[in-house]
Amino acid sequence: MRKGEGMPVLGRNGMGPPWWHRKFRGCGYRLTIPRQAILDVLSKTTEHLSAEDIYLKVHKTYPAIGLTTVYRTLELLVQTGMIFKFDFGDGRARHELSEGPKSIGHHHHLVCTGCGRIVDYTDFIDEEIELLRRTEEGLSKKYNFRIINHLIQFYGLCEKCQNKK
Amino acid sequence: MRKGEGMPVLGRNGMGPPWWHRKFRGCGYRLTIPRQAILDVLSKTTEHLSAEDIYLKVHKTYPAIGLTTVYRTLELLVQTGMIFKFDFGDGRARHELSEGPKSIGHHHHLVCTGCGRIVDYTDFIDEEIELLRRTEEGLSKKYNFRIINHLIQFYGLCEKCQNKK
DNA sequence: TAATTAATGAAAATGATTGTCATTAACAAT
DNA sequence: ATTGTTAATGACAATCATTTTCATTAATTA
Repeated sequence: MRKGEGMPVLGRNGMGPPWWHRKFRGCGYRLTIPRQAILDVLSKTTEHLSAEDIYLKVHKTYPAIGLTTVYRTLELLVQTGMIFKFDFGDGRARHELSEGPKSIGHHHHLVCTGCGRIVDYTDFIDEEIELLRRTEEGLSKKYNFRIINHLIQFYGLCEKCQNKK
Repeated sequence: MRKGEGMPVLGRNGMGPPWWHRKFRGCGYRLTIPRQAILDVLSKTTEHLSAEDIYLKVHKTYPAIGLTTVYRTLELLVQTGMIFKFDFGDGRARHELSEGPKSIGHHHHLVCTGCGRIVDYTDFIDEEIELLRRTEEGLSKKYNFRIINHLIQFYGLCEKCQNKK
């Protein structure tokens, strides 16, 4: 496929190239159409997409992009900290753009270990940010980590599952 | 196999039957040797065991117990909240006895998204405990969950991976 | 002790993810 | 703009953790 009219403009947000251009080039990675398409999909949703979800979405616009490439790109994005990969115990990994804990869409999960139901919650975020900032600071110093994101999940039983058996 | 001398006493801790007897019977589940053996293994380690890890350990004493049963038992234990299942992104689920957030061995993880290295940390600042307590209270009320445990993981790049590429 | 039925184990099936390898296309140098 | 270099891709096969199937066994009840 060739660049030009007819092809959707990727990552447009009204002002120049998307922020990930720099990141890619800076690391010496090539900025390919599949990679852009995948980042584009991720940047336009707040869902927790699996590799196949992404494949299907990307496939609508670029039918030539294969599932293998999706997996490889996701791995690359995780490695560079550009996306965040997590798991709810349903056997498939989920992904979201890691804009960091300060971003608008930041949330955590309440997972029912009985039926697998997931509740997103955004309560308590303010206090959380301050606490995490300090924890992060301590940990990154002590263990020499550059911390990029965090995951908080509460596990328990939802109403239905509490009354089972 | 028959109960009696020669067979290791399961779950011994110096005083009567292990705590999980009640839990099992109360739910109408049968207390079988495989289940006891698996709980016994879990109760004697602080490691994050995979299904196969558990299978291998159990297998030393009870070679007849199959991997399938380990999977089935782990599922049951997760369902009833007796164990906690989590994932570090290496493709296999890990398990630990969920004695709850107040127990001695309670810890969280620092995960390097570059190389998969895991660091356990137990440095909790007081505020963390307080924040979690309040969050738990709020969420369990708001969403009608009985919260049993929580998971906090920080993701980032370890020293080595920061300097890659 | 026998009857009932949940629990088990072996083997096959599933399904997400990863490896292989010939082909394509980004980017740098011209 | 064209070409050369080599990373990136896509189709397909392979892997491997987990589930399903089904005939057998054993924990509890009558």
